[in-house]
Amino acid sequence: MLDIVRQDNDEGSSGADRVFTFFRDRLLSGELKAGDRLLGERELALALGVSRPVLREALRSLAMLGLLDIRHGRGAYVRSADASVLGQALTLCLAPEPNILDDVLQARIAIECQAIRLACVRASERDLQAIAALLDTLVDSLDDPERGGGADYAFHLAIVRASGSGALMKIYEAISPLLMRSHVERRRDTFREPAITSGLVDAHRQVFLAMAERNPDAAERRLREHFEIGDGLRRNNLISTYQAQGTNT
Amino acid sequence: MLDIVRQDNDEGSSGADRVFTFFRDRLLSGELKAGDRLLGERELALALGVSRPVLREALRSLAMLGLLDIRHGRGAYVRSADASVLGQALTLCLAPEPNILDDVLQARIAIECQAIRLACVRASERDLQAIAALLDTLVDSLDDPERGGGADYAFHLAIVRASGSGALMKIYEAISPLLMRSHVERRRDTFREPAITSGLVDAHRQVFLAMAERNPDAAERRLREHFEIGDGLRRNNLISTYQAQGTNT
DNA sequence: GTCAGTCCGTGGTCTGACCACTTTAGGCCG
DNA sequence: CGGCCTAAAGTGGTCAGACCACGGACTGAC
Repeated sequence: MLDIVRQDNDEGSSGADRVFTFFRDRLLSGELKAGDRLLGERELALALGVSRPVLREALRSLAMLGLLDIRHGRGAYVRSADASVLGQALTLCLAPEPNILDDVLQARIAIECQAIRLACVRASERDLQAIAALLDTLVDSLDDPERGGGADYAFHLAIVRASGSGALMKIYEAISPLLMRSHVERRRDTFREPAITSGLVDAHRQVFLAMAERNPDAAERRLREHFEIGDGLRRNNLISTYQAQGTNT
Repeated sequence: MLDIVRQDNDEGSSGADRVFTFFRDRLLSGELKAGDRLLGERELALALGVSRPVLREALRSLAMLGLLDIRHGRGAYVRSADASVLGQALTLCLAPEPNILDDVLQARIAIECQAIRLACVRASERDLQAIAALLDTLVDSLDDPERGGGADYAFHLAIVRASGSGALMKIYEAISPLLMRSHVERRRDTFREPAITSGLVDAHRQVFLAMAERNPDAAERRLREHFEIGDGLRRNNLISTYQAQGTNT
């Protein structure tokens, strides 16, 4: 009867597409906010002039994209946009790509180096204090690969957050899961060597100090150095791994 | 009968989720390649032990994510992962964010600055030649905002491509549509002023030369300068726009 | 007042049918 | 014999109605 969706530019596309676009646009325009509850499927189908299966195809698609939270017996709720979707999409896009890990690391360096520049200018005192606190946590958790890896990530994440750029933040969060695994693993291999761990702490401290001094160039340079060292360690690990394999077999 | 999907970890999730995950994993593992044709919906539903509506919910979701190309009367075909999905996801994630445009620009700077560093090391002679050719195109199309904007974008895109990093490339493509509009518009406002256009060409040329010399630091610095100038122009445009509004109204 | 059972509204699934599009194979006509 | 046209088969697209499963709320008994 109402056929609300018909108003949109909908030629050629199937009903589910129309409904999908309908809701997506409402989400983009802010007409639907996180936490809102949708009407029941039967009512919605009636209101939008489609059958329930078609409506469900659209709703399910939105749920797969993380835009909707559909709960059995409760209803469908609008969910705040989540970086996990981005991460999934990225994973799918990068799946056919070779040596993804190194590649994603490059993206991480890109984001962080720009973020720290912005952070030098825009970070509030509170941001800096938070980062300093995470630096302490980093020192405290040197002997635990699990906690140490988490603290390391939290430190870098705080820098990106301090940049005040939502876009950088979202992209960083999206690529993080892809890095996490290797991150913790590498730490597991190196946390027993005092030379490395002390260097690690020092590198982080240097980065923080440059940021506290609001010096973008220095901050980026030190961050890059930190990454280079990490990259060097990774190579060494690879080499020693192969050497171990060579001697064992 | 066959219930192929049941084998997966499927507790708690609904049927459509199971089927969705089933196909997503086959896509990630490469078991399903781009161009492959899926079985008919009726056969698939039977094979996977679900009803057709449920199967369709999953298939439609995959299609919405750009992983499947479903054509009426033909069948469902696996589609190669596309950056457009990423772009859509990014748009959705960033929708609630304030001043998205400036934010996304920061992401662009981040990607490009890292990409050009990599490109300085990894770009092939062919890559450099391609970029040089685009530089020529840039010069040729100075008087046409539309073509000029396109050439500008092509130039920067070629740099990212020359980085050899698929991840950087995908992310760059994902954020590009968000930038395109403002890009062309800005050009429309400035292409009549020789001082600006000549500066524009010169900036691009400087960037290219530093890259050709394989000098990452210089290349990044010049690229950053290029962005800063663009940012300054954007501000001036905003100011003059407000001034014009003030006098006209 | 608290707890249990029941009822209602919700999403989840199924069946079977019909429509619309595409392709193809067969027959008809030149 | 060859080309065109038509009809049939296969495919996705849609629909209607029914039933199940889950969650919360109401109500009754204790």
